[in-house]
Amino acid sequence: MILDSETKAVELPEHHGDELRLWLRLLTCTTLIEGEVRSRLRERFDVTLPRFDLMAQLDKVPEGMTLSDVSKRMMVSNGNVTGLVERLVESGHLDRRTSDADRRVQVIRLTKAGRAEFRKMATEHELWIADIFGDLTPKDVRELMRLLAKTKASAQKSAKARTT
Amino acid sequence: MILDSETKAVELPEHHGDELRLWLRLLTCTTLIEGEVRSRLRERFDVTLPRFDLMAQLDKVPEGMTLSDVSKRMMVSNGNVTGLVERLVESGHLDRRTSDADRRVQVIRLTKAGRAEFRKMATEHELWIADIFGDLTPKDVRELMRLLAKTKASAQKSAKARTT
DNA sequence: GCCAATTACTTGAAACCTAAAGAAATCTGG
DNA sequence: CCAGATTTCTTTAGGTTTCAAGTAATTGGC
Repeated sequence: MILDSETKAVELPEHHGDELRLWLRLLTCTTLIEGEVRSRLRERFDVTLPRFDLMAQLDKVPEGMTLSDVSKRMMVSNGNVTGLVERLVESGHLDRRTSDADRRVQVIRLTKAGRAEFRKMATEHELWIADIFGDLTPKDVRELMRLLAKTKASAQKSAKARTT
Repeated sequence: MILDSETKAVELPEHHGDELRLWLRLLTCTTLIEGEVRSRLRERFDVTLPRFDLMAQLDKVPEGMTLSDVSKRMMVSNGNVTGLVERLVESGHLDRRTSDADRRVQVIRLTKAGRAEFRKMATEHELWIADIFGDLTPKDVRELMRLLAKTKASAQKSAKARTT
Protein backbone atom coordinates (compact mmCIF):
# COMPACT_ATOMS: atom_id res chain seq x y z
CA MET A 1 0.00 0.00 0.00
CA ILE A 2 1.29 3.42 -0.92
CA LEU A 3 0.99 6.10 1.74
CA ASP A 4 1.35 9.80 1.19
CA SER A 5 3.33 12.21 3.33
CA GLU A 6 0.52 12.48 5.84
CA THR A 7 0.33 8.71 6.17
CA LYS A 8 -3.14 8.46 4.72
CA ALA A 9 -3.99 5.79 2.26
CA VAL A 10 -3.98 7.18 -1.27
CA GLU A 11 -5.23 5.84 -4.55
CA LEU A 12 -2.80 3.44 -6.13
CA PRO A 13 -1.67 4.79 -9.47
CA GLU A 14 -3.38 2.84 -12.24
CA HIS A 15 -1.28 -0.15 -13.00
CA HIS A 16 -0.95 -0.75 -16.71
CA GLY A 17 2.18 -2.81 -16.85
CA ASP A 18 0.30 -5.97 -17.76
CA GLU A 19 -1.12 -4.52 -20.94
CA LEU A 20 2.29 -3.21 -21.91
CA ARG A 21 3.86 -6.60 -21.38
CA LEU A 22 1.08 -8.18 -23.42
CA TRP A 23 1.69 -5.76 -26.25
CA LEU A 24 5.41 -6.46 -26.25
CA ARG A 25 4.77 -10.17 -26.31
CA LEU A 26 2.30 -9.83 -29.16
CA LEU A 27 4.84 -7.79 -31.07
CA THR A 28 7.62 -10.27 -30.40
CA CYS A 29 5.52 -13.17 -31.63
CA THR A 30 4.55 -11.40 -34.81
CA THR A 31 8.06 -10.15 -35.53
CA LEU A 32 9.47 -13.59 -34.96
CA ILE A 33 7.01 -15.33 -37.27
CA GLU A 34 7.15 -12.59 -39.88
CA GLY A 35 10.93 -12.83 -39.97
CA GLU A 36 10.74 -16.57 -40.33
CA VAL A 37 8.25 -16.38 -43.19
CA ARG A 38 10.31 -13.65 -44.84
CA SER A 39 13.45 -15.81 -44.68
CA ARG A 40 11.72 -18.83 -46.09
CA LEU A 41 10.11 -16.88 -48.94
CA ARG A 42 13.45 -15.42 -49.90
CA GLU A 43 15.33 -18.66 -49.55
CA ARG A 44 12.80 -20.85 -51.30
CA PHE A 45 11.26 -18.55 -53.91
CA ASP A 46 13.42 -15.42 -53.90
CA VAL A 47 10.40 -13.26 -53.29
CA THR A 48 9.80 -10.56 -50.68
CA LEU A 49 7.01 -10.72 -48.12
CA PRO A 50 5.19 -7.58 -49.35
CA ARG A 51 5.03 -9.02 -52.85
CA PHE A 52 3.70 -12.30 -51.53
CA ASP A 53 1.11 -10.49 -49.44
CA LEU A 54 -0.08 -8.42 -52.37
CA MET A 55 -0.39 -11.48 -54.56
CA ALA A 56 -2.29 -13.25 -51.76
CA GLN A 57 -4.83 -10.44 -51.71
CA LEU A 58 -5.28 -10.63 -55.45
CA ASP A 59 -5.55 -14.40 -55.50
CA LYS A 60 -8.70 -14.15 -53.43
CA VAL A 61 -10.41 -11.90 -55.97
CA PRO A 62 -9.96 -13.16 -59.54
CA GLU A 63 -11.86 -10.25 -61.05
CA GLY A 64 -9.29 -7.89 -59.62
CA MET A 65 -9.16 -5.03 -57.14
CA THR A 66 -8.46 -1.33 -57.18
CA LEU A 67 -5.30 0.05 -55.62
CA SER A 68 -7.37 1.57 -52.82
CA ASP A 69 -8.86 -1.81 -52.00
CA VAL A 70 -5.41 -3.30 -51.78
CA SER A 71 -4.22 -0.41 -49.67
CA LYS A 72 -7.05 -0.87 -47.16
CA ARG A 73 -6.75 -4.62 -47.01
CA MET A 74 -3.02 -4.60 -46.53
CA MET A 75 -3.22 -1.64 -44.17
CA VAL A 76 -0.45 0.21 -45.92
CA SER A 77 -0.35 3.63 -47.57
CA ASN A 78 -1.47 4.34 -51.11
CA GLY A 79 1.95 5.43 -52.22
CA ASN A 80 3.37 2.18 -51.03
CA VAL A 81 0.94 0.17 -53.12
CA THR A 82 1.71 2.21 -56.22
CA GLY A 83 5.39 1.26 -56.07
CA LEU A 84 4.75 -2.34 -55.12
CA VAL A 85 2.30 -2.82 -57.99
CA GLU A 86 4.66 -1.08 -60.38
CA ARG A 87 7.38 -3.64 -59.70
CA LEU A 88 5.01 -6.61 -59.92
CA VAL A 89 3.59 -5.40 -63.22
CA GLU A 90 7.16 -4.97 -64.43
CA SER A 91 8.00 -8.57 -63.49
CA GLY A 92 4.90 -9.88 -65.24
CA HIS A 93 3.01 -11.06 -62.17
CA LEU A 94 0.31 -8.44 -62.36
CA ASP A 95 -1.96 -7.00 -64.98
CA ARG A 96 -3.02 -3.39 -64.52
CA ARG A 97 -5.67 -1.53 -66.43
CA THR A 98 -7.57 1.67 -66.06
CA SER A 99 -11.24 1.23 -65.22
CA ASP A 100 -13.69 2.12 -67.98
CA ALA A 101 -16.25 3.42 -65.56
CA ASP A 102 -13.88 5.68 -63.65
CA ARG A 103 -10.63 6.69 -65.21
CA ARG A 104 -9.02 7.48 -61.87
CA VAL A 105 -9.24 3.84 -60.92
CA GLN A 106 -6.60 1.24 -61.68
CA VAL A 107 -7.78 -2.38 -61.56
CA ILE A 108 -5.07 -4.94 -60.96
CA ARG A 109 -5.21 -8.70 -61.31
CA LEU A 110 -2.81 -11.60 -61.20
CA THR A 111 -1.61 -12.67 -64.62
CA LYS A 112 -1.82 -16.35 -65.45
CA ALA A 113 1.88 -16.72 -64.70
CA GLY A 114 1.52 -14.68 -61.53
CA ARG A 115 -1.31 -16.84 -60.29
CA ALA A 116 0.54 -20.06 -61.04
CA GLU A 117 3.60 -18.85 -59.19
CA PHE A 118 1.56 -17.64 -56.26
CA ARG A 119 -0.30 -20.92 -55.89
CA LYS A 120 2.97 -22.78 -55.77
CA MET A 121 4.24 -20.49 -53.05
CA ALA A 122 0.98 -20.48 -51.11
CA THR A 123 0.92 -24.25 -50.80
CA GLU A 124 4.29 -24.31 -49.09
CA HIS A 125 3.57 -21.18 -47.12
CA GLU A 126 0.57 -22.84 -45.53
CA LEU A 127 2.71 -25.75 -44.42
CA TRP A 128 5.28 -23.40 -42.89
CA ILE A 129 2.59 -21.66 -40.90
CA ALA A 130 1.16 -24.97 -39.73
CA ASP A 131 4.64 -25.97 -38.59
CA ILE A 132 5.30 -22.66 -36.86
CA PHE A 133 2.08 -22.96 -34.87
CA GLY A 134 2.56 -26.71 -34.58
CA ASP A 135 2.73 -26.93 -30.79
CA LEU A 136 -0.65 -25.29 -30.30
CA THR A 137 -3.59 -27.59 -29.73
CA PRO A 138 -6.82 -27.04 -31.70
CA LYS A 139 -8.25 -25.61 -28.50
CA ASP A 140 -5.33 -23.18 -28.17
CA VAL A 141 -5.94 -22.06 -31.73
CA ARG A 142 -9.65 -21.48 -31.13
CA GLU A 143 -8.95 -19.62 -27.91
CA LEU A 144 -6.33 -17.41 -29.55
CA MET A 145 -8.68 -16.65 -32.41
CA ARG A 146 -11.32 -15.57 -29.95
CA LEU A 147 -9.01 -13.41 -27.84
CA LEU A 148 -7.38 -11.79 -30.85
CA ALA A 149 -10.79 -10.96 -32.29
CA LYS A 150 -11.61 -9.25 -29.02
CA THR A 151 -8.25 -7.46 -29.07
CA LYS A 152 -8.81 -6.27 -32.61
CA ALA A 153 -12.23 -4.90 -31.73
CA SER A 154 -10.83 -3.13 -28.67
CA ALA A 155 -7.99 -1.58 -30.67
CA GLN A 156 -10.34 -0.42 -33.42
CA LYS A 157 -12.58 1.18 -30.86
CA SER A 158 -9.64 2.99 -29.29
CA ALA A 159 -8.34 4.15 -32.66
CA LYS A 160 -11.73 5.41 -33.69
CA ALA A 161 -12.16 7.30 -30.41
CA ARG A 162 -8.84 9.07 -30.93
CA THR A 163 -9.60 10.37 -34.40
CA THR A 164 -13.06 11.59 -33.44
CA MET B 1 -15.44 -37.60 -47.19
CA ILE B 2 -13.11 -37.55 -50.15
CA LEU B 3 -13.11 -40.62 -52.34
CA ASP B 4 -10.56 -41.53 -54.94
CA SER B 5 -11.28 -42.75 -58.44
CA GLU B 6 -11.80 -46.29 -57.22
CA THR B 7 -14.32 -45.15 -54.65
CA LYS B 8 -12.17 -46.14 -51.70
CA ALA B 9 -11.84 -43.88 -48.71
CA VAL B 10 -8.56 -41.97 -48.80
CA GLU B 11 -6.70 -39.93 -46.25
CA LEU B 12 -8.06 -36.41 -45.93
CA PRO B 13 -5.42 -33.90 -46.89
CA GLU B 14 -4.04 -32.22 -43.79
CA HIS B 15 -6.15 -29.24 -43.02
CA HIS B 16 -4.05 -26.23 -42.08
CA GLY B 17 -6.42 -23.42 -42.81
CA ASP B 18 -7.04 -22.71 -39.15
CA GLU B 19 -3.40 -21.94 -38.44
CA LEU B 20 -3.25 -19.69 -41.48
CA ARG B 21 -6.32 -17.79 -40.35
CA LEU B 22 -4.79 -17.47 -36.89
CA TRP B 23 -1.59 -16.08 -38.35
CA LEU B 24 -3.47 -13.53 -40.43
CA ARG B 25 -5.46 -12.43 -37.42
CA LEU B 26 -2.32 -12.12 -35.31
CA LEU B 27 -0.74 -10.04 -38.03
CA THR B 28 -3.81 -7.85 -38.39
CA CYS B 29 -3.92 -7.16 -34.67
CA THR B 30 -0.27 -6.24 -34.50
CA THR B 31 -0.36 -4.08 -37.62
CA LEU B 32 -3.42 -2.28 -36.34
CA ILE B 33 -1.94 -1.52 -32.93
CA GLU B 34 1.47 -0.70 -34.33
CA GLY B 35 -0.06 1.78 -36.74
CA GLU B 36 -2.05 3.37 -33.96
CA VAL B 37 1.02 3.73 -31.73
CA ARG B 38 3.01 5.07 -34.66
CA SER B 39 0.38 7.71 -35.37
CA ARG B 40 0.17 8.81 -31.78
CA LEU B 41 3.93 9.01 -31.37
CA ARG B 42 4.24 11.15 -34.44
CA GLU B 43 1.26 13.32 -33.62
CA ARG B 44 2.10 13.85 -29.97
CA PHE B 45 5.93 13.80 -29.92
CA ASP B 46 6.97 13.91 -33.57
CA VAL B 47 9.02 10.77 -33.12
CA THR B 48 9.10 7.54 -35.12
CA LEU B 49 8.36 4.12 -33.68
CA PRO B 50 11.83 2.66 -34.34
CA ARG B 51 13.43 5.57 -32.49
CA PHE B 52 11.05 5.12 -29.57
CA ASP B 53 11.74 1.38 -29.49
CA LEU B 54 15.48 1.90 -29.47
CA MET B 55 15.24 4.43 -26.65
CA ALA B 56 13.00 2.02 -24.73
CA GLN B 57 15.68 -0.65 -24.92
CA LEU B 58 18.32 1.75 -23.67
CA ASP B 59 16.18 3.09 -20.87
CA LYS B 60 16.16 -0.35 -19.31
CA VAL B 61 19.97 -0.48 -19.14
CA PRO B 62 21.48 2.78 -17.83
CA GLU B 63 25.06 1.56 -18.22
CA GLY B 64 24.46 1.18 -21.95
CA MET B 65 24.44 -1.58 -24.52
CA THR B 66 26.44 -2.59 -27.56
CA LEU B 67 24.96 -2.31 -31.02
CA SER B 68 24.79 -6.10 -31.24
CA ASP B 69 22.76 -6.24 -28.04
CA VAL B 70 20.32 -3.74 -29.47
CA SER B 71 20.16 -5.62 -32.73
CA LYS B 72 19.30 -8.88 -30.98
CA ARG B 73 16.76 -7.33 -28.65
CA MET B 74 14.97 -5.42 -31.36
CA MET B 75 15.22 -8.33 -33.77
CA VAL B 76 16.48 -6.12 -36.58
CA SER B 77 19.64 -6.26 -38.67
CA ASN B 78 22.98 -4.79 -37.62
CA GLY B 79 23.08 -2.36 -40.48
CA ASN B 80 19.69 -1.08 -39.49
CA VAL B 81 20.86 -0.33 -35.95
CA THR B 82 23.92 1.51 -37.25
CA GLY B 83 21.76 3.98 -39.15
CA LEU B 84 19.17 4.35 -36.41
CA VAL B 85 21.82 5.06 -33.79
CA GLU B 86 23.58 7.46 -36.12
CA ARG B 87 20.45 9.61 -36.36
CA LEU B 88 19.75 9.49 -32.63
CA VAL B 89 23.32 10.48 -31.79
CA GLU B 90 22.97 13.30 -34.29
CA SER B 91 19.81 14.56 -32.56
CA GLY B 92 21.45 14.43 -29.14
CA HIS B 93 19.39 11.61 -27.69
CA LEU B 94 22.19 9.06 -27.58
CA ASP B 95 25.79 8.96 -26.48
CA ARG B 96 28.06 6.60 -28.34
CA ARG B 97 31.58 5.58 -27.39
CA THR B 98 34.04 2.91 -28.35
CA SER B 99 34.62 0.31 -25.65
CA ASP B 100 38.04 0.45 -24.00
CA ALA B 101 38.16 -3.30 -23.61
CA ASP B 102 37.30 -4.13 -27.20
CA ARG B 103 37.70 -1.50 -29.85
CA ARG B 104 35.27 -3.19 -32.21
CA VAL B 105 32.47 -2.51 -29.77
CA GLN B 106 30.36 0.64 -29.66
CA VAL B 107 28.56 1.27 -26.37
CA ILE B 108 25.50 3.49 -26.60
CA ARG B 109 23.50 5.12 -23.82
CA LEU B 110 20.71 7.63 -23.50
CA THR B 111 21.93 11.14 -22.84
CA LYS B 112 20.34 13.02 -19.97
CA ALA B 113 18.12 14.88 -22.42
CA GLY B 114 17.32 11.68 -24.26
CA ARG B 115 16.29 9.91 -21.09
CA ALA B 116 14.09 12.81 -19.97
CA GLU B 117 12.34 12.90 -23.32
CA PHE B 118 11.87 9.16 -23.40
CA ARG B 119 10.36 9.04 -19.91
CA LYS B 120 7.84 11.67 -20.90
CA MET B 121 6.87 9.66 -23.97
CA ALA B 122 6.83 6.34 -22.14
CA THR B 123 4.33 7.55 -19.57
CA GLU B 124 1.80 8.46 -22.24
CA HIS B 125 2.62 5.44 -24.32
CA GLU B 126 1.66 3.14 -21.46
CA LEU B 127 -1.71 4.83 -21.20
CA TRP B 128 -2.32 4.42 -24.91
CA ILE B 129 -1.58 0.72 -24.71
CA ALA B 130 -3.87 0.34 -21.71
CA ASP B 131 -6.60 2.06 -23.67
CA ILE B 132 -6.04 0.00 -26.79
CA PHE B 133 -6.34 -3.23 -24.81
CA GLY B 134 -9.02 -1.68 -22.64
CA ASP B 135 -11.83 -4.11 -23.44
CA LEU B 136 -9.87 -7.16 -22.36
CA THR B 137 -10.51 -8.44 -18.87
CA PRO B 138 -7.56 -9.28 -16.59
CA LYS B 139 -8.35 -12.91 -17.30
CA ASP B 140 -8.22 -12.30 -21.06
CA VAL B 141 -4.84 -10.65 -20.61
CA ARG B 142 -3.46 -13.56 -18.60
CA GLU B 143 -4.80 -16.07 -21.08
CA LEU B 144 -3.36 -14.20 -24.05
CA MET B 145 0.00 -13.95 -22.32
CA ARG B 146 -0.01 -17.68 -21.79
CA LEU B 147 -1.04 -18.56 -25.33
CA LEU B 148 1.40 -16.13 -26.91
CA ALA B 149 4.22 -17.55 -24.80
CA LYS B 150 3.33 -20.95 -26.15
CA THR B 151 3.16 -19.56 -29.68
CA LYS B 152 6.55 -17.92 -29.34
CA ALA B 153 8.10 -21.15 -28.12
CA SER B 154 6.54 -23.07 -30.98
CA ALA B 155 7.76 -20.56 -33.55
CA GLN B 156 11.27 -20.56 -32.12
CA LYS B 157 11.38 -24.33 -32.24
CA SER B 158 10.25 -24.30 -35.86
CA ALA B 159 12.78 -21.63 -36.81
CA LYS B 160 15.57 -23.48 -35.10
CA ALA B 161 14.65 -26.75 -36.82
CA ARG B 162 14.81 -25.07 -40.21
CA THR B 163 18.30 -23.62 -39.81
CA THR B 164 19.73 -26.86 -38.43
C1' DG C 1 -24.00 23.72 -66.59
C1' DC C 2 -20.59 25.06 -63.13
C1' DC C 3 -17.68 24.98 -59.26
C1' DA C 4 -16.26 23.19 -54.80
C1' DA C 5 -15.40 19.06 -52.43
C1' DT C 6 -14.09 14.48 -52.67
C1' DT C 7 -11.81 10.42 -54.37
C1' DA C 8 -7.99 7.72 -56.63
C1' DC C 9 -3.73 7.60 -57.55
C1' DT C 10 1.23 9.36 -58.15
C1' DT C 11 5.36 11.63 -56.82
C1' DG C 12 9.14 13.05 -53.76
C1' DA C 13 11.79 13.14 -49.59
C1' DA C 14 13.33 10.94 -45.72
C1' DA C 15 13.52 7.11 -42.96
C1' DC C 16 13.58 2.23 -42.23
C1' DC C 17 14.93 -2.47 -43.31
C1' DT C 18 17.37 -6.66 -45.03
C1' DA C 19 20.96 -9.31 -47.02
C1' DA C 20 25.44 -9.58 -48.31
C1' DA C 21 30.05 -8.10 -48.53
C1' DG C 22 33.81 -5.87 -46.34
C1' DA C 23 36.99 -3.83 -42.67
C1' DA C 24 38.92 -3.92 -38.21
C1' DA C 25 39.80 -6.06 -33.83
C1' DT C 26 39.98 -10.04 -31.12
C1' DC C 27 40.34 -14.88 -30.16
C1' DT C 28 42.28 -19.53 -30.68
C1' DG C 29 44.77 -23.63 -31.65
C1' DG C 30 48.99 -24.95 -32.91
C1' DC D 1 54.04 -15.99 -31.79
C1' DC D 2 50.84 -16.24 -35.61
C1' DA D 3 47.65 -17.55 -39.30
C1' DG D 4 42.89 -18.62 -39.63
C1' DA D 5 38.38 -18.23 -37.65
C1' DT D 6 35.18 -15.34 -35.33
C1' DT D 7 33.04 -11.23 -33.76
C1' DT D 8 31.53 -6.38 -34.22
C1' DC D 9 30.38 -2.96 -36.79
C1' DT D 10 29.92 -0.37 -41.32
C1' DT D 11 28.82 -0.03 -46.04
C1' DT D 12 26.23 -0.87 -50.21
C1' DA D 13 22.41 -2.03 -53.09
C1' DG D 14 17.77 -2.83 -53.51
C1' DG D 15 13.30 -2.58 -51.54
C1' DT D 16 9.71 -1.12 -48.48
C1' DT D 17 7.33 2.34 -45.90
C1' DT D 18 5.30 6.64 -44.36
C1' DC D 19 3.80 11.24 -44.88
C1' DA D 20 2.78 15.17 -47.36
C1' DA D 21 1.92 17.45 -51.45
C1' DG D 22 0.26 17.28 -56.02
C1' DT D 23 -2.56 15.79 -60.25
C1' DA D 24 -6.51 14.05 -62.49
C1' DA D 25 -11.27 12.45 -62.54
C1' DT D 26 -15.69 12.30 -60.55
C1' DT D 27 -19.53 13.76 -57.67
C1' DG D 28 -22.85 16.72 -55.71
C1' DG D 29 -25.05 21.05 -54.61
C1' DC D 30 -26.73 25.07 -56.67
